[in-house]
Amino acid sequence: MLDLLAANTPSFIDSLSDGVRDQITRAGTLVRYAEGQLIHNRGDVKPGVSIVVSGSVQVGIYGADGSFVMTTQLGVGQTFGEFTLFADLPRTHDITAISPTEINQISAPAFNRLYDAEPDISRALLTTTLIRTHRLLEMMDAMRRLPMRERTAKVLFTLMQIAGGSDTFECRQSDLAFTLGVSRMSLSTALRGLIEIGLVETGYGQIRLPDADRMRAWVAKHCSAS
Amino acid sequence: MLDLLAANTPSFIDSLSDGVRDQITRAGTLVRYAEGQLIHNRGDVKPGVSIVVSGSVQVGIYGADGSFVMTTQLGVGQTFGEFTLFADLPRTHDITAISPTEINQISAPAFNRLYDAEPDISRALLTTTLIRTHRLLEMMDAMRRLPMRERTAKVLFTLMQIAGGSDTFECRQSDLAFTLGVSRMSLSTALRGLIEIGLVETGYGQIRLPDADRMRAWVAKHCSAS
DNA sequence: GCAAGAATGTCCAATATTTTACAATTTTAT
DNA sequence: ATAAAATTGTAAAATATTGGACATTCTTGC
Repeated sequence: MLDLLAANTPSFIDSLSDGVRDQITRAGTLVRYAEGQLIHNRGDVKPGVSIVVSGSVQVGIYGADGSFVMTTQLGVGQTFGEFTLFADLPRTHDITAISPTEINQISAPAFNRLYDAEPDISRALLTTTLIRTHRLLEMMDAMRRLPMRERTAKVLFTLMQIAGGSDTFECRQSDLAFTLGVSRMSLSTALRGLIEIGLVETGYGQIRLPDADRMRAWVAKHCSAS
Repeated sequence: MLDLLAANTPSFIDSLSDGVRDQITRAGTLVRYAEGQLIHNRGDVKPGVSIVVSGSVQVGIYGADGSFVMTTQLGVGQTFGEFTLFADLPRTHDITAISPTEINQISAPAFNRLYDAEPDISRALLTTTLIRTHRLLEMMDAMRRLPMRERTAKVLFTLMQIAGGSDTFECRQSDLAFTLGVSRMSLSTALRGLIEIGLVETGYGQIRLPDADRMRAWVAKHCSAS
């Protein structure tokens, strides 16, 4: 677990050799999305894998009242939609572009063809999926074990890593509060605590972690298990 | 998400053809564990994949004080240890046998050999891993969105599915409370509510879901998203 | 079969979190 | 540039959850 804190989630694309990466790129269709545009609807059944080529996307669920509950954000090189292929499930989340974003959409047949031909793909996919699972387990652990401020720090840090690098996180505090499973006021209090010790900066609709290294060290120290 | 409620997690072993299953069986060593015996220690680095052949195991973390925090239970055909292989991580959980249990321990080299030869293995592994990820996301969602009683029902039901079929869940209420992220008293209250409507029965060190179908229906009705 | 240990069930005070309400700030639209 | 809308910040009362204490039930070892 400590090792996980050391690095961002390696992206699916990064784990591939140049040749395979090119094949994957050619196998799909590049689609552009404007800021805020819907990419996939929860419930869609058309199977296929999507890869973020530029920009970033927000994964979550729209409530009946239009409110958006964010689960995570994904950055360049990250994939989504795998389980429409392998687990034969409808899409369970709504996905929207956070900024102008390019997505490589690969159809199920095209992906399967490549998958069978290039064993590296399955390894890369398993690696990213398993690491994601692992991060999820850690987030759950944080949600039950840690006090608010520590929980907030850990989840923020983990989300940043999954998203893949950038130190700025575009979201409303009310969304993040929901992601953490607390009220906006509790989050506000927790953030104030983290701002006081200089780990976090907040702005209108965004949260920044100005010093990733210090954040990592703090999380490792205050949020480790047992 | 609704579809997921319909079936247990298909086990890794079940997803394989007879031939591949035999190969896997022969590739490993069958090891027997007595009830309560430790199978893997958190922090172990020796990579390899383990498959439950008979019995069942408990996955969790031992605290410094000896307390055990359960994350999940795994039944026959389920695997663990995958990410020692694919994500190159140390084991992050302690694993103990709940009952007398047989485990097929497959070393990293042996598993890799098979993995490269039989593409079915990677598909089966991705399927179970992705479904597990998915269940985790749902559990997290339940933990933040639902009131105690509903949350308890949903997580109990999900855990049962992951474990793979049996209607009896061997664990102390204090452990389950921790899994749910609440105190034992809150869990006790929630369980009382579920017992009153006949969805749950409790005993000394065990929890039963006597009517899986009714439970499924109740969870689908009261715990669905948006 | 009995006693010791372990787990469950329930009460009440202490604590943490949420709810409600409103002010301050930032963005967006006109 | 200004008004309207959206987001953030803060404080109070209301609510839910926890922690401790103890009786009760069940299991295990002798």
